[in-house]
Amino acid sequence: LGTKVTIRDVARLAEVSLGSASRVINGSANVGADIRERVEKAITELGFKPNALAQSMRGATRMVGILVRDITVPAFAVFVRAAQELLHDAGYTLLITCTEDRKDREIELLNFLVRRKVDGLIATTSSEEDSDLARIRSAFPAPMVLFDREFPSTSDSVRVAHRRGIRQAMEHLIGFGHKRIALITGSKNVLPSRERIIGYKEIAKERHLPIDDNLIRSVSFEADTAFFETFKLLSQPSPPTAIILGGANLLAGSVKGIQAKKLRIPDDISIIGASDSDLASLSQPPFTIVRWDYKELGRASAQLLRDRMEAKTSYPARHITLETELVIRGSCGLPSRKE
Amino acid sequence: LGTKVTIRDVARLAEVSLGSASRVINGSANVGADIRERVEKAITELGFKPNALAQSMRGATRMVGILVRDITVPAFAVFVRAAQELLHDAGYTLLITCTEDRKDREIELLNFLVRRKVDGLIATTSSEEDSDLARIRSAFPAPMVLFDREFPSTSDSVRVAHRRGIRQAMEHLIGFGHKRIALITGSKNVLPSRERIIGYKEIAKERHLPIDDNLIRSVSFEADTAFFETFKLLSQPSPPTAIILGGANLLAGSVKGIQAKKLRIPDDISIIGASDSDLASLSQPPFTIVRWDYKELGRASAQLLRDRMEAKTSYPARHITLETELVIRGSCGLPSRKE
DNA sequence: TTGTACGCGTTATCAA
DNA sequence: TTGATAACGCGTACAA
Repeated sequence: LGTKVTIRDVARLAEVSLGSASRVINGSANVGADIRERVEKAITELGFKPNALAQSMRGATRMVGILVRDITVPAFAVFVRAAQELLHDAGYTLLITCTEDRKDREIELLNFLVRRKVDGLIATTSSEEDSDLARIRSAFPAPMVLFDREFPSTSDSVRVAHRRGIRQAMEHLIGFGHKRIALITGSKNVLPSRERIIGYKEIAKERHLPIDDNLIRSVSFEADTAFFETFKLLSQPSPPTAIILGGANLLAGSVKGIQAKKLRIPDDISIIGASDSDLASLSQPPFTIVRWDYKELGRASAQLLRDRMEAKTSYPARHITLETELVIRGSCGLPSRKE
Repeated sequence: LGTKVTIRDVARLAEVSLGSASRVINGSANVGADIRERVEKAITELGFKPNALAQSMRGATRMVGILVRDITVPAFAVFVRAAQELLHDAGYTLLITCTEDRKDREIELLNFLVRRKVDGLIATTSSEEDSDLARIRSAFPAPMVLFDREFPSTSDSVRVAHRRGIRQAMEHLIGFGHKRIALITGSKNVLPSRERIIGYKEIAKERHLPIDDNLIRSVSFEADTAFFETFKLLSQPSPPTAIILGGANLLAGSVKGIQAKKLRIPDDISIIGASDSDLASLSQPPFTIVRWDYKELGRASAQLLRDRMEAKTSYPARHITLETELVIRGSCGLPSRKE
């Protein structure tokens, strides 16, 4: 019961035509009270549920794809969930997929989403540089909102002001007297990393800090990477006195590295994390962080996409940039050594 | 290009019939080398990608639904991701949905998944007791694997030995001399909470601990709840000397409560968390926890479901129970007060 | 081996 | 207002 029942069965039981049944189901105005009643009765009696597949064959699928690196990163989960809520209220369903920062997987997922005929896509890419990826993105047959990425530029996008975020962090540390400040962030072929590095260099120049390229670690956003890089940085003959983490998932790895070196925060080393987390807010001392609102980011992406999907006419790409906020807690102090 | 091209276009360009094109695409054996070549050429030339919707109309959708409380809880994300990986390798795609522990939402999602014709479902329910929910679950038209739930009993299931987990935690605390041990866990209409409470009472009886029902807080798995309950427990005239958290997402809330009371761990209060996390492993001191393997849980669920979906004949329900492990770290010590 | 025609469950168009 | 019928894109019996 309810498992294999089609609109035909409904029409038959209600003794009306297919068309009438369909009209009742879709709430068309032009339908007699008598027929409507009979059809509705048949529907509940049979437990009829329209086959979404067949509906999609005709019109839109009302499915939206989302491409993130890893749903396991709590910040991304918050982003996805916020987008999902807004989209759900608009009658769309989210197809959540994870690239794991792997090119092959990203290509596969992109193809999958076009085969599945999603009406739109919220995406972050593992590389803005890669030409295969770029080609597929450009050819994507549905509206797309980029999340912290900038290619193709004809797409709507939602970004974070990472460059200014790094400035906030740097200013704070420089205020304590730090001169050797390290930055650990992701690969240069994505926007956030590039912006952070640019910001870092800008302010270093302004404040006449010597730029030691060795202190800029642009590798990946994986937590393990943060562990290795932190450990290596702190094992140098002349280690940094402060580390800025440029990535939402880096704090745990970095803390692990610091614990491995048996260093105290902030006495031996100052740390500024990126984006809030239980670890950041509840550690003793709690971590000073550059924070931005993943929930708002998710909502904004969803709204941008929704507008685009429902637009009758085309309009220029819209770009939303969210500001960051420096949340000062207890992980920064005076530099442990004089230079 | 590639956006609106159907198998018809391929057939036309290759100058073959529809059937032949289809056969080539689906790798049928009975097809001439000549035709195969022409079709394949046409496919790449046109950038043809089969419409998954239309394919699904004929056979299976190769989609699987998953129903969790909240993808934002890292442990659940790990579970989902592990299931996703295994299913993906088998050619299935996961439709991830979140109930938020709300009945209305759960009903809506369940209906959504049957309308979308998923081939299977991995589900946890917000209540095993509720009769509306029970009816819908029982009528679900595809194989279903229950995750840490036991209804309907005819479904395959994957569970955690929470009862024994609580015993491990209790034994550990009793070993330190604790007598007033609190348990914070979720609502009683789900299996894990019930099992934990049973385990708690069993061992309390064995060890001749007075059972104070006031120390058993069975409310919800939300972090906020853990905060309130911890705070209230510690504000009592005769507070517990130890708290066991029975839920993967409770530690952060509880820690917040303890910090609000300005208590030190483990000097003033001993804590045992549930399931690992950055917060649990990297705090100073790190938290002693009852751990179980969400990744393995995800894999097992996926495997159970896959077997069921691909089975030619029916077979009895299978139930897998994973053991827990007590990871002793630094959040437990001697009770702060004698009774 | 190849081609034709039908069915999957809808919605939408067009007569009646 | 209602009913019949043509799509949607694909897989597959069945006929050639």
